[in-house]
Amino acid sequence: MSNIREVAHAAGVSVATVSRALTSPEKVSEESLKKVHDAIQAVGYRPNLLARNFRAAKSFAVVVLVPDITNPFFSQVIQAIEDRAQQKGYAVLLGDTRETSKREQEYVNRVETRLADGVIQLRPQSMSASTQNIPWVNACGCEGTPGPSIRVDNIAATKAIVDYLISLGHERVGIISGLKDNPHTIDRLQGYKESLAAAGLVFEKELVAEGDFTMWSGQNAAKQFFQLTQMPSAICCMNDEMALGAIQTLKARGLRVPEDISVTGFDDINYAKYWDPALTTMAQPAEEIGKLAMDLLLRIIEGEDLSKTQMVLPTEFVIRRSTCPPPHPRS
Amino acid sequence: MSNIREVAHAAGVSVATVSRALTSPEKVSEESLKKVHDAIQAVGYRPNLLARNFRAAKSFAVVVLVPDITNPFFSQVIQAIEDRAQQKGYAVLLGDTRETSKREQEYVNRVETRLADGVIQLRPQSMSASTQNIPWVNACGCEGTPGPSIRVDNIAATKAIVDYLISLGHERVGIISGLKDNPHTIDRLQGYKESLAAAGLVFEKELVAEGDFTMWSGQNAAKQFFQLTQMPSAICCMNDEMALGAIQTLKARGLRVPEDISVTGFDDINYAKYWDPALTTMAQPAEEIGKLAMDLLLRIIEGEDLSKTQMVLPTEFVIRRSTCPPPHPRS
DNA sequence: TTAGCCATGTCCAACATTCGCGAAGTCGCA
DNA sequence: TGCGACTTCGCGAATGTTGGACATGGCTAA
Repeated sequence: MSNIREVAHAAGVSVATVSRALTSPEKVSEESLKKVHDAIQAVGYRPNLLARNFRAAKSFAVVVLVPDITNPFFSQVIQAIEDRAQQKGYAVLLGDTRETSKREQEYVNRVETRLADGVIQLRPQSMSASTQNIPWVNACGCEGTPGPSIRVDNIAATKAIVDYLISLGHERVGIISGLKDNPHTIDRLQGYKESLAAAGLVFEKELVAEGDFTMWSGQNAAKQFFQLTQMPSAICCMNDEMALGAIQTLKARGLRVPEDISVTGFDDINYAKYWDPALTTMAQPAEEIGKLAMDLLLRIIEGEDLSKTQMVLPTEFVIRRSTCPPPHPRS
Repeated sequence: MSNIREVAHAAGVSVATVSRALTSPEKVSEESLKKVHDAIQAVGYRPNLLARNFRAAKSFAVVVLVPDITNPFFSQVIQAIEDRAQQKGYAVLLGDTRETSKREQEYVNRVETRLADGVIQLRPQSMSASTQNIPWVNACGCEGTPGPSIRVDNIAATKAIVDYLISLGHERVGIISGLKDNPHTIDRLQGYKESLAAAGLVFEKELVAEGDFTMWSGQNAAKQFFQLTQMPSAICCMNDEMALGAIQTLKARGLRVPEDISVTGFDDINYAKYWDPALTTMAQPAEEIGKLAMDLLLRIIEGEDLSKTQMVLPTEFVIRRSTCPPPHPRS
């Protein structure tokens, strides 16, 4: 509980000199510097950064909004964000929104009340009007997201996946989507449709099964396909977790993956390559996204006008063992 | 950028009255209350919580130290902590230590410099001496951890797992451990040894393969067993991720799990029940641990002396498909 | 000698809020 | 009317730090 005054007293110098010794040591003689440091040791002084931040009118903290921290893709991005923040002297306030706008709003309040300097939002939805004047970066978002964002090209990436399946000979490609109104769902579905169209295949509504990006929903969605008169020979899933869930169901019902049915994911989470079979998926550069989002946010906090910055990072298609040509190609 | 003075001016009352209207409205007449609220609306006032915290000499934030946020067990615990913190008006500062004490120290600094009110540490290692006077709770720790802690009985839980394997008829039970000096490794290894001793089996050093709690290390460790003259008929892994990695390797080398070799995990992460085969494992009550840890920390921050609190929560053994009797029981 | 520079000290303002104290006003009751 | 009890509110202090304005005294270079 010692403060700067006690240090000054113990060192036999003025408060100003102690402050200078800490914030701009080049202005202080070595002699005084030593006295101050000794005194700091002696009284066990730790500067009260709460007071410093208050005076600077900055909290040196940023909020990271994430829909679900237990999703390994998000936790990877967050790890990168935290790493960068730590380097720059910023703290990361974790905001697990559980997809509710109420919780999201509570974290936005933290910025408005000066407890945080900005927000990184790891979800596609664009925020309500209240975001107007606060430093804000959207990561892992979608095309058309207003404001600064770091993302991948979901449409092109999904199209590439489906193109690949079609190139293997699949003509009946199912898709497991996220919730209908989720922007990721919309973008990726468009990529799917574009791929079908380019190959001259017709889009069939019954080949779309809705999930919510969890393994559990992937299982459920996969079950729906069994009720069709004709199963798809390949299933493109909008994320890895649903793909893993789907594979589990398909295998449990006696199908072999990929010999009987191919499955693809999206994200390339750590578990994908250890799965049986190892998952063919579209890798997102999670670390890069996190790092760049943090850097971008810091520049915005510094006052740069980057409100129109849109960074689209490349994805990498990782072909593993969960895909192969269909069992009975028509040709 | 409006402050309380502008509100006071706009409302025609004193600054103190505005402050009271916000923090203890029952002390203010309805008339003044209305004037204040109208003024707040009019000038778009948001209280500066940084100033409030400064004056209260509290930051209303806690640091959560985690060795690796991408581990789904930890992220589950963190989710529970965050949930509780949010309810109580506290923020969670994420501290991913990557197992380095340097990073850990930087986060401890945050408490000493008043940027956080306390620490929840999600790793077994006990901290250096500097933790003396700061509110501190250890969650997911081990027996013998000094200070307040919430944990499970690792020794008994591991013993129960190995007891079960032995009861199935296994006489040669391998174990994949964490790093040798990790307290979890030490405790769980003790449980393993106790179980062997109780069954009259001898402990063989070659049946211990060292990993580091990652899937990758689980793969590696499993490979070591192939170099033995006689493979174990069951492998007890000290966490789920290593078990999943081990299963991957065993299957890749042509063994069937569990028919040829049984495998068990620890934690019961979400992926365990979707794996092929679904993993037999010891479930830890992740949510409960997080919730209780947060509650305990808050009480300590409030000033209660709970330095000797040790809560040991029950685990639940979940038997799934990765275990069965050995291929050629001796009897 | 003097101008200029450097390290330091002194003093005060500023940051936004809360709290203790006392003043002013209101009400009820004798 | 007088008095005490109570409510409501304003004033000023305090929180720990930084930074600017300015003075001081010692030093060097011109």
